[in-house]
Amino acid sequence: MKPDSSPIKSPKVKKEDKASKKRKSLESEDEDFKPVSKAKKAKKEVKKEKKGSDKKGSASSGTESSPKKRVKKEKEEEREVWKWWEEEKKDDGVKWKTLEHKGPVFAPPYEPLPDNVKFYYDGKQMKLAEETEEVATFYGKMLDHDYTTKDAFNTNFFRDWKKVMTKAEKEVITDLKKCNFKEICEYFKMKSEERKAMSKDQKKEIKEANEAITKEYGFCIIDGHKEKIGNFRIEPPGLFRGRGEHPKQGMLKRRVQAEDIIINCGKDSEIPEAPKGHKWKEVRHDNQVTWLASWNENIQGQTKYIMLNAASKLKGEKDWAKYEVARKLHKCVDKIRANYHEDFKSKEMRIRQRAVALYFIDKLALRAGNEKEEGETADTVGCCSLRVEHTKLYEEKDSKPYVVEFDFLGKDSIRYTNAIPVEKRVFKNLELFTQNKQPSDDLFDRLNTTILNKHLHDLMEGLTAKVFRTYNASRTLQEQLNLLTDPDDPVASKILSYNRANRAVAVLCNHQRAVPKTFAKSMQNMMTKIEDKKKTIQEAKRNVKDAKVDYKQSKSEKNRSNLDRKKKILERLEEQLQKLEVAATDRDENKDIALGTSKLNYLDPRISVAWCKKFDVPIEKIYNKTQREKFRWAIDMATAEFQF
DNA sequence: ACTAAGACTTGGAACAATCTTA
DNA sequence: TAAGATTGTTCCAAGTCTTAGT
Repeated sequence: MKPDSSPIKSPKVKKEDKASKKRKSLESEDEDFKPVSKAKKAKKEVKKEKKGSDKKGSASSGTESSPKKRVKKEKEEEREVWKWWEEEKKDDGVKWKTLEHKGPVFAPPYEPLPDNVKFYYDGKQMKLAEETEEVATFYGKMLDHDYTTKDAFNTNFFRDWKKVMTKAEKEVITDLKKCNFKEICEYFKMKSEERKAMSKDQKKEIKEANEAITKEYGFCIIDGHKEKIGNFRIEPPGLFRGRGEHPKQGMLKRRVQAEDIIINCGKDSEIPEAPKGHKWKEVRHDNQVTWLASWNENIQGQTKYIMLNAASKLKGEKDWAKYEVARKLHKCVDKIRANYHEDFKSKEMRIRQRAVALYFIDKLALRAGNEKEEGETADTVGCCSLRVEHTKLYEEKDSKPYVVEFDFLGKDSIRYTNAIPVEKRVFKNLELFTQNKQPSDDLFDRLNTTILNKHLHDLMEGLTAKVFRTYNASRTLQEQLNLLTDPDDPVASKILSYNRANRAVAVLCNHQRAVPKTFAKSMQNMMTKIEDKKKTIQEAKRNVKDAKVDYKQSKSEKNRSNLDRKKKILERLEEQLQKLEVAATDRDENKDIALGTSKLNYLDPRISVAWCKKFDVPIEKIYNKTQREKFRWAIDMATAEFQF
């Protein structure tokens, strides 16, 4: 489970890889594209700019390009960056003072199929009414997808499709199996090929049009600062794709109109204009919330929101606060652990259940596990909603005592399997909890997330079940980094160590992914490369040997330098081989593990930033551009000494 | 106390852009 | 230079937790 505690030493890497260089140059162009904001903002932020903003770390980016350009770039940044983290923050529920935006972008209207693309029912061609056809295209587009093989999906789709059919259509189309969507499917595939095959100019045109939309609708002005919106496009209509065995999969997600949308903006701001001939459902001015627009989605009846980008103040501040709560937990976690250990022995069943559940949440980073409405969603569980059937108890397994085996579907129907030895008291309690119960009964029948969180709140202000996940994730990263990083390693090896630490967290949080389709092949490629390298090494070794012989025979300067040269070549090759092997290992270890979620949501960025600063690893190696924007607060404030 | 609604975070897959390779 | 691989971005579903309503 845990990564090797001995970091793999890999050779020194002198050259910076091409990829990152190219990326860098692109980024600087991007900076220039950024919108220029008002002048009054500029002076306010300039004064906040610190003197020695960046001492090291940028050393490797060398190049020092042309001084002129650098100056210009820095100026832009000064003007743009809102260092909100240096401002005082209030906790009064007011999220903003002023908020102005242009409203959401709607999905493009339906474009009817050309006449040569036909739909057939029972072998006979059939022209569908526009709305019927639109819904048919939703299905046709998904013909190659696994979804269309599922009964629930097909049943739900057909039911909803019939609802939009004309009376006449309804009478004819009575069996989904007799529907032929082939040409529709082909048509959209062809369209997508066409798009890919477009000329450079055409692509550029489209790109520019998109950028223009983003420029207009992708930003808002909040408290005098221009900030990116996260999702300013309304979700287009389509077929609902639930995860796992979702009972509602295939249902028609209807088109959202202005009449469905509530706009939220400042009282004195300009109200966004609804599309021609339309009116907003409502315009309100609620500064206790962070969303700009919302609507109700028709599948689950949930509210959907348009909110700010992760790099915004509103999101960043919340993120920062989240990690501060987790750090606070660090200070009292010993006490809390002692506390639930005590509770294992409680006379009250509900207390014991609470204690054991908390033990799992703490030890295994399980999610809280709210109840869900049956039949509305896929059958998934978290800690508090575990059922008897999700665990197996073994007095002894693999020569370990008191093993609990978990097997259940968690969030997004991702399977969680784990067999862990637990303390005897926990084990005995679990036996007690399962006594006289059916497999489908709740394991913790006296517990739910509300009860658990209420208790946690008493233990520490702001403490909830999910804080343990954040806490243990960040803690694991910090510990693994401390353990794995060798200051004498070259950057590449340090990064491998970082990835391994990150991986340990992803494993803890059960962040899985489907093995990439190209995995086997790309692994194969790496292996052949390694084999090739080994062969060249053999050759190089022979060369060294020969040179040695020559040198022994005649200790001339020429032979000596030749030997040295051959040795150098061999050394280089061996370094390259190691690097390849390390990369292969890294990839293999990572094939079914997703690092993104933990990096973005669970790991205090200050840990990573501090690590980079301490070990002279450029931050770009760890965070890409978007991530750097999101974590700007951490990059700016964390010093090498920061410890979680 | 209980439920439902609301607000916000977390999650993997799909899609798009870019890079590498044959 | 097109195809294939890799990386970055968008999408939107599915959680958590709080608040409002009864």
